[in-house]
Amino acid sequence: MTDGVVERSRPRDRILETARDMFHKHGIKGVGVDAITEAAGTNKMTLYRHFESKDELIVECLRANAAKAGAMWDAFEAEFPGDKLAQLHAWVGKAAAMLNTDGRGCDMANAAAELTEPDHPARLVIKELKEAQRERLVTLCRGAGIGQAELLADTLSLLFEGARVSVQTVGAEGPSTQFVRMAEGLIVSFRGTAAG
Amino acid sequence: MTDGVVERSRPRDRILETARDMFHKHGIKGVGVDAITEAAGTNKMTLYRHFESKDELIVECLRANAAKAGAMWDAFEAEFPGDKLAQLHAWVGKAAAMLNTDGRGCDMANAAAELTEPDHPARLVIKELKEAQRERLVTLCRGAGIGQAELLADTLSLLFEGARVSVQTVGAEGPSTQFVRMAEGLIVSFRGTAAG
DNA sequence: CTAGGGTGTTACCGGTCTGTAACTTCCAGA
DNA sequence: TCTGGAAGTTACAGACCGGTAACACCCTAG
Repeated sequence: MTDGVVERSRPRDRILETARDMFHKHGIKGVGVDAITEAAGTNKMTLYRHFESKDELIVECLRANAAKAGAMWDAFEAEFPGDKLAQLHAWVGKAAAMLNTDGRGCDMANAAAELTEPDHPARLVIKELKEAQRERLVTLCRGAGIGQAELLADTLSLLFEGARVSVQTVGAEGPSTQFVRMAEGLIVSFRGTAAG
Repeated sequence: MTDGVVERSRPRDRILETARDMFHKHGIKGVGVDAITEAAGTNKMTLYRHFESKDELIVECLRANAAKAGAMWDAFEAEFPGDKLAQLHAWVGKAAAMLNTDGRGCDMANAAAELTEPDHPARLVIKELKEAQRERLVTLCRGAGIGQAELLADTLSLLFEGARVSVQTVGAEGPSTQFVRMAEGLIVSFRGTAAG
């Protein structure tokens, strides 16, 4: 019941969506393929007809997460076309909202914590997405006329990442409650010393 | 070989130390009790004579981590007695050094990512340690004469936490390289607006 | 020397894991 | 209506998981 997502669609999509949800909630090693297929209203054979292994399913889930994250950034551009500063503030707001959805942190970071083999195929996807997100944040900061755009982007990035794990360890009432204040303060501070 | 730690000491200590090391390297769910006891140069029965379950072993490992972290804070006080500002800078340095030891993040955060059951006994230990660390950081900031001590402590805390997961996802050459600059900049900035 | 507790050894239990084989059912398109 | 491919079903392989029982051993304290 809690892990539903059994609407009528192609089995592959249901498996992917269900796996994403269950990996997010229970961790990757905490979910078996049997549980996924059952929750997706299908069976193990069908899963292995569409994904050659659990590892490939994991990678595909992470890619789907990356796509969703990319769509979020596009939404910022669509809402505030050309106004990078407004997009930056929108990102802060969206990030803060994410902190209060559930107690689970970033799927990418969690996956990195679980999949310790240094050559696991998922690690590449994780690194790519994280670097892409940094790039987009840098672009926003630069476009907002901030001098040390890279430094601000990295600082905000670490702050958000830290806030997500803080929610996971001490809960949503911990230091993460101050995230917006910290982020906005940093933006003001960096704009004050702008070189553009 | 890589997971040695089989020196001659009481079996319980060897098990605890070996488990700590292996949990750190391979994750909690990535290591079985058989592998631990073998690496510790003992056997499963001996493990279950000293720990009533794997979960209790996990908790005990986290407690040992907490104790080690506590010792680190005490070392700051011992090295710079009474000088909270110097201790704060020492913490920044120590934190930065930790980022370059290995690619694995904080054991507590990783454990929180893996142990998703909300009432898992380990979650309590994790929360306690994280709150204790925040408390100590706040004390340092307050003792250093910083007005908004809580806010600075929380900011530094999130920054460090974020840096550790960043190392785990994109590697040590990512945004975490700027950690010291960010932290020191924040300290300067907060001291500038000190309220006495 | 002896007694006893900590330790090591072997075998096992029931369960779960990823992954596969062989077969049946269903359904859409020609 | 026929056909081919996608999906479902059942059973299984082989490995590993956490945890336990029964018993042999060794070393030290008395």
